[in-house]
Amino acid sequence: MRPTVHHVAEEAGVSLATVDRVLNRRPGVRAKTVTRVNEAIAKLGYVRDISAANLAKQRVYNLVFIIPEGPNSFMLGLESELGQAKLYSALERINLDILKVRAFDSDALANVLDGLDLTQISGVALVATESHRVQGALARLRQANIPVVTLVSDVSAAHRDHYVGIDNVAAGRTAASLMGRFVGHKPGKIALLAGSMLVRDHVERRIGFEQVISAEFPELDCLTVQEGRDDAMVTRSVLADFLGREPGIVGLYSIGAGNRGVIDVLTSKPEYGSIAVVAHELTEHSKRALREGVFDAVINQDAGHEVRSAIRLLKASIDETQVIAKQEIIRIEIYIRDNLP
Amino acid sequence: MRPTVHHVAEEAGVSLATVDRVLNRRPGVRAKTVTRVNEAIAKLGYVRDISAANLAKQRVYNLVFIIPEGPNSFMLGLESELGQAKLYSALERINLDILKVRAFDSDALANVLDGLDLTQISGVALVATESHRVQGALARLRQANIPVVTLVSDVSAAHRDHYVGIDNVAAGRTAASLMGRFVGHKPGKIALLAGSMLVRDHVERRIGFEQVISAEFPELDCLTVQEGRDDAMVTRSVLADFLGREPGIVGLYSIGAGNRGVIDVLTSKPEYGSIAVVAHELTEHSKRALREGVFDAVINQDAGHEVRSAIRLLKASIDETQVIAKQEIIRIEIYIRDNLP
DNA sequence: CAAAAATTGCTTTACGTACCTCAGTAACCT
DNA sequence: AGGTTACTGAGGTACGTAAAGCAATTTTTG
Repeated sequence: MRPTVHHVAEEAGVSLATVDRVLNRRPGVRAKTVTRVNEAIAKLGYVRDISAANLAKQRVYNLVFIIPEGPNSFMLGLESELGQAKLYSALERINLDILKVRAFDSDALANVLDGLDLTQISGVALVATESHRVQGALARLRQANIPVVTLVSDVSAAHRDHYVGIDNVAAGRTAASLMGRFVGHKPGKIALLAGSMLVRDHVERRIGFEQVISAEFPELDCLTVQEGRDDAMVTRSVLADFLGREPGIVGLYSIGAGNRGVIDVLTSKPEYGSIAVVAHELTEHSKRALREGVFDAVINQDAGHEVRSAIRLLKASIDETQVIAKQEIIRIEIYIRDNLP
Repeated sequence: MRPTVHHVAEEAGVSLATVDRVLNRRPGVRAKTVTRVNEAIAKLGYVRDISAANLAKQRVYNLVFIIPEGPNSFMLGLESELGQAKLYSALERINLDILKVRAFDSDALANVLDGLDLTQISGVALVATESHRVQGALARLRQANIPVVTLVSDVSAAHRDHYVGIDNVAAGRTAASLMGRFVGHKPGKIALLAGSMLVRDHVERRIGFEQVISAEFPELDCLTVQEGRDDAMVTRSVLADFLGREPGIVGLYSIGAGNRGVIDVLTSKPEYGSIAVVAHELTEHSKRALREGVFDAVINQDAGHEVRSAIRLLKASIDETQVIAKQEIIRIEIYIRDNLP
């Protein structure tokens, strides 16, 4: 039998009300008594029964997720995972509100953050674009004791409680190792294609990528980064242009989203078939590209895992409970044709 | 506000007791009334409050995990994850019992299964070795309405409710694709090292591996499978012998456990440094081997994820609730030096 | 030392579900 | 019609915790 508050009260020689005050940090208990109660808790190994507490509290967790709008598949995937999560989390008294802001627009993000009614909100998760205004808005949230989790794209550690996402430098390094091996120590040029060099995660991936290429595959030469704004149309024209201009390209690293455009260009000319391609984010398009041999590897972070992890972390912060650290690590997943889920 | 049993009772025009009888499948309700109640449930979108139900039920879930003993790192990892899970799951009224049987011994497994007191058990997870006796024992469990989940190694689908683990044929294919690319289309021989060809998962991995090698890398030649019994000592002598005997080996696929032995042999002679190595299971040893360039890639299944998934699946079976399907898919993880967790 | 303030105890109600008893009603069969 | 069976209702207690009000006690303060 697990000990209950009653046992704790008895053990500490105080009343149930006092135990309750201690447990819920309510005022009106002498420090000495608090200690006695805590000792009793430790001695009995008392752990609060979450089911019962939730029942009594009638608490609802109002979690706000802020994600960029725009038609790129990864964010659409994130949104659909959020929709899924919304269904299941209703069973656990969790309310998910999903807000969208313009991509790459930190002012819009700051506006949304400033507009939140802090009395109605128990936790916030956001895909961050960093700026002073955003930092200020986050500081205000944390001052109000509202936990903040960054998703996919981080801000500096001082402005959030957790980051849920991958180490993008390591992701870039991973891409480079794969690229180097797929090309197979033949000299040649590598094309880099990002969404925007203003986004921290893309910058970091590039850094990691070039680190490894220059250190371990010096026969490969990284060209200037092209920007496709994470948009299939833009990507298509930028990349078609670039490949036409630059002869001797043996590899392509697609750092951001907009895979559809990349696939279109690569399948447009047979001679592009020999280019080794490493891209990011597993979507229906990139899966197909892997199956058909257009892409050689895709680096992915699991959006569903990220959403669930963010929810667990926010809830744990609110309840002041522990999380299983290992479960919250987001993997840098490598997919090739053969290990697709 | 979420609807409660009271609302359902009112909506259906019956008493609370009747709703309760319907919900908990107790006898003594006319079919017509059952329908009325179910319609009310559907109309209101009533969902049982799990917290409250657990509290009232005072139910404890007694889950039994049966895993092979033996000193290989993967199983030790599984065990440690089970230990972890045991701590956390106590909070959710889940009791984990961990039983060990001799590895590769289906009779011992059947004995353990037959020895279970079915009245005391709510669910079973096991690392299966298949045999008629095991099948019979599993059938008995399922007849007693006890959900069965296989872990890491499967039996035929008729004898369990779920399989928690990876598709081992696909894992073998993945290993082969990586191997072929790492070797880089130079002709040569590939050494295969398994634990035992009596274990289904090892057989399947080999099949997948040879499929891809023969179809896409015909310049590579797979040699006879060597068996190391998933034991570092045995592996060491078997492999050292084999590599000494066979010249021209360019790649090694280590299908099972016993990585320590593999690493010892590979680092024993400098000329082995050029062999491309793909192994299974991420452990401290294999991580170090990746960092130091002894291994080129490791295929992994996340033991922690598997344990948590098995628990969730068993609990969902017992409670007759839904699971989030995507969350329960065990990935075929690829690790290289750069994406180690 | 008395008054004020702080601390503690006692008791009750509530959360939503499970499960029990007992009484009552309806339907069915002979 | 009478009896039997099958269903249904009413009401209660329980689970462990939260949260409140108010009384009683102790401690602090002037």
